[in-house]
Amino acid sequence: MTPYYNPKIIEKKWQQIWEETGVYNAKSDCTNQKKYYCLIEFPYPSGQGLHVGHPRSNTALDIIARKRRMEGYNVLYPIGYDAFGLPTENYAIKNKIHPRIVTEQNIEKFRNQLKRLGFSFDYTREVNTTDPNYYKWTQWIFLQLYKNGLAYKSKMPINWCTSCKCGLANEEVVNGVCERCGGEVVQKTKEQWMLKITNYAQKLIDGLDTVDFIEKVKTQQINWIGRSEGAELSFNLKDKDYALNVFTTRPDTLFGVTYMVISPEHPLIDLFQEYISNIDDVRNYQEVSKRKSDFERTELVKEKTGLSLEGITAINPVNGKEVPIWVSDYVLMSYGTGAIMAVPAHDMRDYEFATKFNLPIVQVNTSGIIGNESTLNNKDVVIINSGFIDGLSIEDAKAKMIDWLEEKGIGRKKVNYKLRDWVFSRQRYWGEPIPIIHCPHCGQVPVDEKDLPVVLPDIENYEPTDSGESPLAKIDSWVNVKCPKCGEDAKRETDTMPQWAGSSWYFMRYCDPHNDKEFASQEALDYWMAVDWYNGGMEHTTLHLLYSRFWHLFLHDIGAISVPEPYLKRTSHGMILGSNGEKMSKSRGNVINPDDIVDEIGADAFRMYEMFMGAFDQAIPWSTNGAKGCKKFLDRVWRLQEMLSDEKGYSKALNPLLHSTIKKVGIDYENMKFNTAIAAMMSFVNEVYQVGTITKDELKTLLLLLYPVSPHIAEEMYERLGYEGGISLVAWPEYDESAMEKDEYEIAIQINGKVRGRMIIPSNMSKEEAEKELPLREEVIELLKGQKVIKAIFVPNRLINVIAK
RNA sequence: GCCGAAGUGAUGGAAUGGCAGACGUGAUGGAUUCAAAAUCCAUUGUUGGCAACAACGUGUGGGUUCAAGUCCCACCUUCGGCACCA
Repeated sequence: MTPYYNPKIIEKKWQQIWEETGVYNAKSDCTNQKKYYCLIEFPYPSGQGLHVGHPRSNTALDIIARKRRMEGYNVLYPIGYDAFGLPTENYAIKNKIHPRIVTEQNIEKFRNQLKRLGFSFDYTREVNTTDPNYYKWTQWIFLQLYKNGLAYKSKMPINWCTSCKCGLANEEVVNGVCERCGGEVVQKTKEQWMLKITNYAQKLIDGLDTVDFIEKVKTQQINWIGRSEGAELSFNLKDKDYALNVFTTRPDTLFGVTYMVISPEHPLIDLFQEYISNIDDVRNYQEVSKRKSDFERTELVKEKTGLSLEGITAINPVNGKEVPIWVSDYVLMSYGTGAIMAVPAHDMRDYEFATKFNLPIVQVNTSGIIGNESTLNNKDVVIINSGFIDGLSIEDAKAKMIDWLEEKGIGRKKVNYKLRDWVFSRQRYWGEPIPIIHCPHCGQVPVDEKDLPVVLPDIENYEPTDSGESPLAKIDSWVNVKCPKCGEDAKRETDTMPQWAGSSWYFMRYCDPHNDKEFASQEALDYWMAVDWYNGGMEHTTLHLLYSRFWHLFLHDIGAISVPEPYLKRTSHGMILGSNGEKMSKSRGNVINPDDIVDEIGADAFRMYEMFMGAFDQAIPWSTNGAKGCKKFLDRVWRLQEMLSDEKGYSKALNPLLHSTIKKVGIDYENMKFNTAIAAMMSFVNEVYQVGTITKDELKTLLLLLYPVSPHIAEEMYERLGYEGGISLVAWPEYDESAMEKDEYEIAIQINGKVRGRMIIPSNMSKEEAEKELPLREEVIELLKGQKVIKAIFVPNRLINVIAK
């Protein structure tokens, strides 16, 4: 027998067997069997092929899926392709190939790469978001959102390249210029479809209490939604009939307002332009800020900019004082009301702004000018310089002020969310057409559900138009239709949906992927939903994960699905970095191609290395030597076949370690501590080499433990041991706690907390006994060197700490 | 600026408050071989010592504890994310 195995042969063999027998296909007619639904984020089939990051997530849940099958579950572990999107469209434009062809080629490549890695996906349930049979239902869900008032059109700024004359995604804007031509990018407003995710802000927060997501995902979603309680109130302009609304979380500081700030886009400027004496400067400032994205405004944190509106002031409703109004781009139109009341004494940003522009600062509580945040909870802090709320605590002052505002009709209590509505339009070709028809008589008319899908027409040229319309706008034969309501001439909506649309519900389609009557049958949804375990990247926490929860909650509300939350458990994997510790990227030249690694060491060793390289949730640099180490280990496992003894069952020498290995591997898999699970198997194999022999039953158990990580070699060796039927449905091994126990064990002797020696003690010793007797032992007395024992602390299985003087 | 994560040997990393460095990589020595590769066995935190052993050691400085990589306070550095969120 060769000292190593040939993965090329056995991996191909087992992949074929799995495909032919269909052992990994979820059973659809099996409602009396308990189910388990494992989900990974379906890949975007890019031209570069699979990245080493994909197998990290895929292998992790493959381990869970395989273990669950052994535990008797009917497992659904599906795969699909999220194939609409910008890179494919841009590639198509550049190379003059239809994006559909590019997508087909890329999917083909991805599927082959995934199959080579031996994932136990159910390939019969593959979905592809660009398939009209799939996006028919994406459009259908959009229509339901529309009919329930959650889709609407609104003027929104888009990135506009002044040289290409087209709209750009944020990603295509680099340092304020167009990525492709280097032309200047400005903000231009355009009518866009929006989805009212803000209606679900509270539900999206509340739902998190009912699911098992890792803590940092919950925290990030909650921070993103950004609920804050406060008050909305209005300041009247002096001598004008206009109320300037602001939101504040600190109504208790109203007496400390010394100026106000509005965003450069605020409508007040246009409304009162003839009263503003420095209007030219203001217009100028508006122009400059138009060139900045929100992100740039946030980057320019060091220097605050702005100017005052000369000729217009507001009146503070609590004390009738006149306050100046300033314009600055640190206030965003898209959050709150686009205007703030500034309290420089108690807000850091306002303080910086006031200091720079020499604005007055009035302290209104005893925490000091720019006091520590923690003083907010301090009961000693009281309100000062504030008339009728003087002497109150901050909490009490807030409540009293809100009551006062409501009584006077100036303001009211208000919960505000940072979350913004979802911009749902793209002026692009490669996306789902939005199923709306614009009729000159009837206005917006939804496409009749029986006419879905609205199929993307084949066209020659996917370039965006000069006017900023989608390329679809140029196809008259497609655009011009009859109005479904009145039958008159009308036009189709030419915007398409963003890539996020198809990925917001794909996990439901997997339940019943070939259904042409419904997006999935009620029966299939009732059986399979919710997803039991969803793993994906942290980068999707605030967009995809939130969007898909929103769609699911909505579908639940209209009765289309019975469970409210789509995912019961969410975990997240760490990024794989290049071997130099930097992010893998073409430009850095540190990209590892999975195909090369599989060619060299095989899929089993590659999968094992991806799980072994470090903690699953942390970023880890790649090391090809480390990967080879895993192949070396599998070769060591392979050679165990030469060490088989005739003994039945488990041998006395290996029994305790084998039981504790079964326990550790099982627990570690469940907690995604794959690295230590693999280390435990390595330790066991090292021990076998020390002992020199292994029984057939011991080797079989080891193979069952190894199978989820490295299934091909496990199946092959299992077969060679003489077993039939494959491992897939063999029960997960059990362990016996009592088998791990020993009669006596070794503990450390500590003198005053420092390890000074070791001794062997019987395992049945109680804590009291040990603490009384052990310090009298010869070994201990010798170490004490004449010191007097004061007390002793015994930790079973670990140590005795003798305190002495 | 804000939010999040992390700092442990040459290196990737282990460690329910309980013997720091499991397991892997690399390195060194030995066995095997004509030789190499592969394999097997052993050693491998630093310093001192022939040795038993001792001192030091988890980013820095304090603290709590019989006992701290782990808990608390203050700070430094690196990485990731961001919408100055009133």
